[in-house]
Amino acid sequence: MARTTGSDGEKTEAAVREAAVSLIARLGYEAMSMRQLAAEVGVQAAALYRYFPTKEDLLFTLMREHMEGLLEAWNAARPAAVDPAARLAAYVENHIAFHIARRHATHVSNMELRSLSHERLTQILKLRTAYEKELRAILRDGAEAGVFEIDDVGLTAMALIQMMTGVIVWFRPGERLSIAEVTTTYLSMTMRLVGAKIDAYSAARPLGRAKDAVAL
Amino acid sequence: MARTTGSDGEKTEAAVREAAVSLIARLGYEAMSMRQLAAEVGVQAAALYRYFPTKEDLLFTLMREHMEGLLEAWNAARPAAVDPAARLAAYVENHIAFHIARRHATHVSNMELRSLSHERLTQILKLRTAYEKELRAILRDGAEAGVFEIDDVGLTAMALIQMMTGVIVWFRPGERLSIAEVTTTYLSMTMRLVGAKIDAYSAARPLGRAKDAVAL
DNA sequence: GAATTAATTGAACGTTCGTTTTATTAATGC
DNA sequence: GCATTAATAAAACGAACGTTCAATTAATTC
Repeated sequence: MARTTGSDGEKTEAAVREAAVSLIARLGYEAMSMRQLAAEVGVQAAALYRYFPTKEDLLFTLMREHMEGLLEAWNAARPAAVDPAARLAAYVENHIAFHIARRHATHVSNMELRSLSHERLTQILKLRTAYEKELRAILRDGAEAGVFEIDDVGLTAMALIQMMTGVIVWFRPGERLSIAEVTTTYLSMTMRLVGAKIDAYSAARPLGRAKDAVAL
Repeated sequence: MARTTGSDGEKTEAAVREAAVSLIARLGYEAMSMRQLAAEVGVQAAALYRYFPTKEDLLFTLMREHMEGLLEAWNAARPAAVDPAARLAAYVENHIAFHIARRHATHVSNMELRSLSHERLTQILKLRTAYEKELRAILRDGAEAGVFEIDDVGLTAMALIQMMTGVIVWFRPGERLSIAEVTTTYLSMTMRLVGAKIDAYSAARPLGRAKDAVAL
């Protein structure tokens, strides 16, 4: 046999991407074979090479589009406000929503960096750095405005990102907590962590400890 | 050739473990070949099978000993105090010191879980859960005593562990920040995150205890 | 110093890997 | 409806994989 009835390049490519994200997230990039991926899509391995010249090209494409999607999502969600607390809240909400919605792709982008060539690794890290820079700017503005209490902006940014991204490790939709509950809790933890003095975003609940915590 | 002059089983096994941790952390378990590992140690691939029956046995041994070491370190560092803030401070200090001292092994234990068989995965997760349970107990006690302000104990524990373990991703000894500085900052972030009302433990205080516990 | 044990080599096994090549069939354009 | 292009199958490539086995030599025991 050769070309099959109803075959369509666009559909096949989309199916390859989807199956690849899922398989790499579950098995790891090295452990996933091209034959395994092809079987998941329902084609022969050779057919994959019509869409991606090498296995690494496939990985790189998935990672790059994921990182670009993250930056686009933030650009779309970024508030017009100048208030650092409002900007930080938007950052946290966008980050958690995006990463929960794309758990598998996040896993791939975070865990398989070592399988990229040096040049491509650099490209991905560039995108990641640009995204992290946004958070550092918010933290710096808040610290300078005196609404945040931060020891070290760079270190705090890394701590926050690790904390937020970690959600995908344990969060499973439909279990004990809803996405909204998780986001609310992470928001209040974030605001306390940065020592936000105006705790407007958890004011709905009886918190207001920020002033006490600022004692140092 | 066969047995080489000066060869010693114990030394070889130790060299294999050390090289394996380093190589797996750098390349990933699947990407590291037994021949590559053997070359790093300075023997032929067949010699490895004198010490570890399979590649997976090697991985499992490294992971189990790492997790057991973490629990032992905490048992040694665990303070007699009942004050939740003091216990939390000790937990944070021990966690950071241990993970920075064993960056490579932590990477292996966190990233290569999917390469274990189901049964062995369960064993490792059991150890991990036991370790996390210690943190949850501290947070619960603090919340019940009214010295911490915590929305959700389980979620806060996961957030803290992700945040602290994330140190190994970006921390490099000898760069901008010392281990002591990083630990101090993480301590104060932790205390703020849990809404600690008595913030005495982010003040400058000796960190010697946790470090000693990790001494190899 | 002979016998035994410990440590390792070198070669080989069968399998699987990513990838390429060629042939074949479906869809499309005119 | 014929020529062209798109999409795939089938088979094969050499290389690398984890692992095994027999042979060989160093160290130890008595």
